[in-house]
Amino acid sequence: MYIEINPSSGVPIYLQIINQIKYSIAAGALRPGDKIPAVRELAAQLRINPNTVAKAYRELQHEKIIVAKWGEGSFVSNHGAEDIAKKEKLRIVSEILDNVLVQAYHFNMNDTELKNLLNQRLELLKNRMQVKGKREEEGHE
Amino acid sequence: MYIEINPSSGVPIYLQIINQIKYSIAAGALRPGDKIPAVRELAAQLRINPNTVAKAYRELQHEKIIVAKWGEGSFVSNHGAEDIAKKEKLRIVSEILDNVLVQAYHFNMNDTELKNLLNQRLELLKNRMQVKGKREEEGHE
Amino acid sequence: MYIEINPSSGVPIYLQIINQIKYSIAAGALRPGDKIPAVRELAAQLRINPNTVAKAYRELQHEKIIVAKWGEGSFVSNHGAEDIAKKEKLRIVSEILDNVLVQAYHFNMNDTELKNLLNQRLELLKNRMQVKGKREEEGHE
Amino acid sequence: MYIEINPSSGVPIYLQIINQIKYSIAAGALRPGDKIPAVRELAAQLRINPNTVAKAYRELQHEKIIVAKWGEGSFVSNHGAEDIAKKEKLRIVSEILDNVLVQAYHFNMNDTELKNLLNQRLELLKNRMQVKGKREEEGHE
DNA sequence: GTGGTCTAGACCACG
DNA sequence: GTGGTCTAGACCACA
Repeated sequence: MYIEINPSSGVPIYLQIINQIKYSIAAGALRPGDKIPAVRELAAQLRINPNTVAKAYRELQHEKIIVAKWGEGSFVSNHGAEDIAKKEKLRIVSEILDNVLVQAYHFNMNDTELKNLLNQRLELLKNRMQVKGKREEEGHE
Repeated sequence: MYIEINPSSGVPIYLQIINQIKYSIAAGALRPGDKIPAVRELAAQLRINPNTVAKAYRELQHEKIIVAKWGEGSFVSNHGAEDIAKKEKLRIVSEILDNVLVQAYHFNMNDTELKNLLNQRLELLKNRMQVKGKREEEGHE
Repeated sequence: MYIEINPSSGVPIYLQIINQIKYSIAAGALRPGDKIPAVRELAAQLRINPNTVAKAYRELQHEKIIVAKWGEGSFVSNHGAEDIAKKEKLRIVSEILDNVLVQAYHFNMNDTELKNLLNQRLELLKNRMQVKGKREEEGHE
Repeated sequence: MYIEINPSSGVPIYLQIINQIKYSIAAGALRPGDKIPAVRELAAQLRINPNTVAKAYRELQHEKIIVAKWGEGSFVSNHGAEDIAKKEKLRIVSEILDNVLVQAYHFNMNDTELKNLLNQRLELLKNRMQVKGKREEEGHE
């Protein structure tokens, strides 16, 4: 699992970890059942405080994105966030989407540019999924 | 100008103010040259401390979205954030957009649903602009 | 006398007036004995509050750069700031000069660039003096 | 880091802090990566309110001169204000430079005196850099 | 321990 | 009446 931390970006480190793990899952680099690194291991790798990694994992457990098995480690869950009401999901996504719109407006980006950018990011995410799939077929990883 | 604060949302109050003012500008409810409420006035209306409003206004000035005139008040600027490099703009919007994608993935929303939602939010924003325009044509407001 | 006000520059309007009158004197556009506009006149011309102009004139009188004659108006003084101790003058100019150096450093400007810029601004100031001199010789103004 | 505040100079305290930190960086007393005092620490040292120091630091962050790391402290940035357009830089420096010229004129200082003073202040700034460098070579500090 | 947010309230400078 | 500065002190979030 590849994670990169920018300690001076303003975004809390624990949040960067959460976001990147979520992104890895969405891109297929991490799949349901996969084991994620132990807290101390990831902390050592990123040279950050284990408490920070622990906090990130705790949040991910709350969101039921990972599950911790006593004595074994943490694994990517296979149910995800299914228990949230559809309405609530729409509300959450709409909120972030509105942020995008407002930001884009203040940057003088028009609808077409924005939609193109969305498609581009979608492609990027999917390409990563494909690459991952291929590499596994070929026995890499 | 209508602003609503949710003190228990986790989002800092001053940021909520910033976001809602930006949204109002994007939706056309606030136009270049328009006066925005005085610091103390908005503070009283929202029942929060004037310093908090002042902080929000200061940030908006830094982003060149509003300008403050001594002893007169604060006004919506007419140049906006034009001086940010195009590349930087794309980076910022892409980042938020990726957050949307990831969130949508974890909610099991597919591409079509996501794109529909984007269109829907765009429409909503534009309707508000139209309504505002119409009301002014008809002499309301 | 030509004065231009930028109400949204952050610099107080009364200070802008002071600075521009001082600059006009340094450039020779205003000379000792010259009459400067009445408070109300300048206020009307710049479309600002007469109090603001009055405050600027008051400050200039304090610095003995202009003198007010009852019932006649205000005039450019012919002694200037001679009564300030040489040491104090050096201190004041050094302070502003240090600000320039620091600002230039943070902008990655080297000594040569800075000195060239100084020469350039000096030339500009002197050209204005020459132009002014010529125009008067030729009977303009 | 040595900072001195003059509470009765008319210059806002937070601005004095900003200017002195900028000067320290220009003089090499503070280098990229160096840690600057914690907000509360500097506030205690200067016997002023922590909020005032925090405000100064926030401004310096906006100018990208320092970066704050959560729970760690604030550090001198290593990129600085590189993203401002060259033209804008010239405008800003020219403006302060014009102030110097005008002030010097009103003090009856001629060009040579002014240029000598500029050289003198430049030397002073550079000496401080050298001293700093030497002290480090010799193992002091 | 760090930086960030917020409140309550005073005082100043500007127009 | 406007925005800006400052204080005193509380509480939170992060590492």
